[in-house]
Amino acid sequence: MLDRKFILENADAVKLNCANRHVTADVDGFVKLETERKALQQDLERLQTEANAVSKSIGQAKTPEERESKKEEGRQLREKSGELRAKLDAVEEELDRLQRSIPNMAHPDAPIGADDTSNLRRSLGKTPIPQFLTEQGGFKAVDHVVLGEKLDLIDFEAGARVAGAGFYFLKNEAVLLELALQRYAAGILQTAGFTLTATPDLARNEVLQGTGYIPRGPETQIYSIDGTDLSLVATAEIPLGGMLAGQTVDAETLPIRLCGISHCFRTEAGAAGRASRGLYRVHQFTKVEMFAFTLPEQSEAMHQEMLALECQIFDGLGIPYQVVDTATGDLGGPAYRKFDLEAWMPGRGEAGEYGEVTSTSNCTDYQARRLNARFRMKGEKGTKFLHTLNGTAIAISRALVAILELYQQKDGSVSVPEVLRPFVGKDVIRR
RNA sequence: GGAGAGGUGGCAGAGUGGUCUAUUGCGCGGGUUUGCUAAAUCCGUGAGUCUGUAAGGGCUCCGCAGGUUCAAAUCCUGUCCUCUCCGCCA
Repeated sequence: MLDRKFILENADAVKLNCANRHVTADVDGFVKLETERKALQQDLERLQTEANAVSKSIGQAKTPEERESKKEEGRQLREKSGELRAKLDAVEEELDRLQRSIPNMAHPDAPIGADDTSNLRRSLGKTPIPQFLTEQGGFKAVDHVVLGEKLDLIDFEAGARVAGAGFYFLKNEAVLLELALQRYAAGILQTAGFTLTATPDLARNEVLQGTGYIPRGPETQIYSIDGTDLSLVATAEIPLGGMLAGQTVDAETLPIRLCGISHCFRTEAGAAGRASRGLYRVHQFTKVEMFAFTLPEQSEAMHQEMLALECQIFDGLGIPYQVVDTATGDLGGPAYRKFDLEAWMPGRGEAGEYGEVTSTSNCTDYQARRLNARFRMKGEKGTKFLHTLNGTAIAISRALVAILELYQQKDGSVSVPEVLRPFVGKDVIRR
């Protein structure tokens, strides 16, 4: 959420931001209602002051008669303040709804545009796009679904039998690749000062909402557990953000760098018709995630740090990619700025296409305000909201798509990226 | 899963319906004393929010959410968490 006072004092900027993001939010309605709320609050507090004074005087009353008349006076005051409280609660609820619908402000350098066609793309990867037809012995690249079947690495049919479309079994070296990718990413993050964690795969709905995910809506991406207030996490961002929900930390402990390894579960509601063959869009996958809590002045540098780590990880894997600076209209609500890595996937589309493999967002204090995650400066009064950031280190399923398709060879085998060989235990996957 | 005990400020720990404001200690900040250190001593010291130029003042907060009452840290209900014991289990 944005700060209420900030919205009130910067209504025009907030409205412009909503327009840039192509989000419809009733900023004027919010301003009007917030002004109303303040007046109501002050009326209520005046009544409470009075009622508190009466209550106190009853304890000191000398005669029973005096007590009784004071009690009656107190009763009436409390009744009136109760009515006001009910009115205030209703206003508060509506206000909260409006406040949540207003997205975070966007970074001034984020490209302005309605959708992903305005995204800024930069080719930064160290690995060139392979030319299978002309350079690698001359053959037509196939996609990971074909490779996965031929090499007995992925069983979609069995997955569908067990859990439905969108689920799969990884088999043989694909399992080793999954483990290897986790180990490889965890090693890089540990070196970079991240604390490694394996998170709960379930979280309370309260925590989901705090991080900006909405369980149980018609459009929800979230699986909920019937009869409980728990949901399956869509990303380790959820439990990692929840770690400091409602907490106040000392500024000296910042920034806090966390790496979370979790399974991720997504209903992918409404995505069924889209071209998303094989492992590209699935209901469950494993992900190594970066998360950080920082001081406000640290968050931009941390965002660059996360992007650089993503580049390091994919350069290390020998995967060609481009970096996308996401346009305002394509940003999620909590994001101030977002960079994606899109990897080259030779089997995607007619002759290969880029496909999203990572995403890193700076949420500034937008998420922390909802989570109520704060920091305290030594020697200073009061507390402020932390900044939060998240970034994908490796989403295993998408990384597998890229690796299988990029490392395929003329004889139908797939070579193993060099950095993964120690963990996989072989150089080539063949049958 | 069953039974019991508990959750109070940065920490420890009192407080079982009103009596001045949640007692006190530690820690922290500042003053005094002192050749230095140490010690002693005094003052101050939770968060959120509203109002005010400010000084100040109001309201809310004792795990969380409700309830009873003129009045709740205190009584009642639910819930979450921690600890102890029992059962079950990889």
